[in-house]
Amino acid sequence: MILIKSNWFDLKNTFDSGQCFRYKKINENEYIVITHGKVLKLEQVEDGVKFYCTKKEYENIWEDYFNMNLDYEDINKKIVTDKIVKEAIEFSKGTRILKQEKFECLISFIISQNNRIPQIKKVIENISKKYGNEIEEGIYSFPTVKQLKKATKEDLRKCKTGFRDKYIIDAVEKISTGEVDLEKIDKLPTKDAKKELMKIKGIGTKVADCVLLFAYNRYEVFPEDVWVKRIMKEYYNVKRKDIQRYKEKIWGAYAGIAQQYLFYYIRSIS
DNA sequence: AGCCAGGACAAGT
DNA sequence: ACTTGTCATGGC
Repeated sequence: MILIKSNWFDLKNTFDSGQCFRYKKINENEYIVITHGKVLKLEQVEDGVKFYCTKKEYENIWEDYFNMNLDYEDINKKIVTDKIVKEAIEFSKGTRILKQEKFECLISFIISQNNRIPQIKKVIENISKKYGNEIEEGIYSFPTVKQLKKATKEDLRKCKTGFRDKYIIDAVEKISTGEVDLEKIDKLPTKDAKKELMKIKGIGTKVADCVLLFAYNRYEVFPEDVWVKRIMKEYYNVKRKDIQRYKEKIWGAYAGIAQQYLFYYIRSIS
């Protein structure tokens, strides 16, 4: 076990802010998160978070996964432009944007379209059970591209993907042939990276932005889902077509982080 | 029973 | 480029 001290690291807010789907609260102040083929146990304490793993594993995997090098005090200062974000930041205290595995994140957000968060979690769980490896008893890793290549439309439907089955098939197909290269995308400018992701059926602007933010950590993107559109319209009086221009002007390089706080906040007060 | 969810897409201006 | 209409599943 190692203790990581931080004044901006809240497990509940980080996980419940809707960026990640494979975590579970197991006790008061205790969570597990399943990713990178591992089950990590975490505990919230006063001055930080306890990681139940070796120091080496923390440095190899989790330090990057939680982006522990990011200075949120500095970022928050830069994006507090008004009373609404200020309240959102206070509500979202300790929320960190994760750096998720690319393939898992991409499939997860394909599933997210026209879907609800609890349902998204269930579908991802079903897919992992069916195609992933059993890491611990009853806990399965998210499948690799190769593993998910075995999936048929019928089986995916049984996992409750609904009409998104064909999108998952197309994603797996394009990624396994190399037509879409998730690693190369990392090196592209954000605009081009987005274009590449959108080659996959079922990935439009919103899903692409989520993947760019949560797996590629392009903090400047600003995913617009129904909730974000709502808060922009009702609290900022900014119309849909003006959102992208507005967010760039106001929040610039960290618009995605502002978006995450706002998303989490508006849902809580609605 | 009808509404809606971290939308995508085509078709129309 | 921007807007509107259509599609679509499952859960409550």
